[in-house]
Amino acid sequence: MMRLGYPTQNLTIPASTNRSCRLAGLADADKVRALVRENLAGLEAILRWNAGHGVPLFRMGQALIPFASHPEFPYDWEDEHGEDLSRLGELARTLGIRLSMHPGQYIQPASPRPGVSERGLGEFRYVERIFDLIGSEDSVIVLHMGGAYEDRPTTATRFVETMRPESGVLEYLALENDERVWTVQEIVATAGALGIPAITDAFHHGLDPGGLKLEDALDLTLPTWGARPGRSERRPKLHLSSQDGEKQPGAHAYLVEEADWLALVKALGNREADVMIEAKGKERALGALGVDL
DNA sequence: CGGCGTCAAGCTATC
DNA sequence: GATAGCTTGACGCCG
Repeated sequence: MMRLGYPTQNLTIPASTNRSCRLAGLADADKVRALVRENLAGLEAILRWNAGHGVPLFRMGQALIPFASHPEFPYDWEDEHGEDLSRLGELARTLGIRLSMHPGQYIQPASPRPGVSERGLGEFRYVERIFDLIGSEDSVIVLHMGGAYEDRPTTATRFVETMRPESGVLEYLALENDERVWTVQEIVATAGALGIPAITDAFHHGLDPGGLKLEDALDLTLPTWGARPGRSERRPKLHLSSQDGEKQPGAHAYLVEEADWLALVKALGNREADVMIEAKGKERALGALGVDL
């Protein structure tokens, strides 16, 4: 059985968890506080909307607390917003909604440049603190492995060595294949070395399958969500989206093509999965897939 | 006041 | 050897 969700904002309400500002805007701490409160209010509105419409997954915007890991962030955000985050986590659990976050393409923990790698770790610790405050064991930090630096084995090893000491982050972290650098097979190997799960992005996989059919890719990634010492089994996560025909390969369409949806349904069979629908149309794409909103 | 270019960060692909 | 594009909203500047 599949459960579906969508990222960052709801176009129907409307509400967003991803309102941001420019770096220069951090100087006005009151404005930043107000911005974060808007994002948290957006999260609450979306949690309630989701519960009312049978949508059990949501990905929060990475700018939930904009520039949280930047040295110029103007106040102690955990002190200021921690209680709200804990309350929203409790609400999400009460409503049965699973939350995730997805650090962007500038986060490069395997970079050979120490500053780049260290800034990436700072961003992970921000997300880890968010999820610790939210307090749900099934929260997920979704991450691409980043650049390959013209030496794939060395880079994969460096990725593992950089992340292995980050035990708090690894509690939530899952690796996802991308559309041109790291295939499903490669992220499963690296995730395995770290003892963390792997996510098949069906759309990316179609662009860089590395010789695997979608069903083979699911056979590799779904079992990585099994139980491990001290932790219960988690529902596997997947990503699904379609190509925007007007744009570059890899650009997400407004809705999901029926053929892409049916291909995933077929490859998944009767297995369980939580599927994040990455469409520009956000929750509207779920409606188009037949979810009764 | 509406529209458009720029803004923290890093990589890959393409010319 | 340079640069667009990945994602998205905010804001400054221009008319």
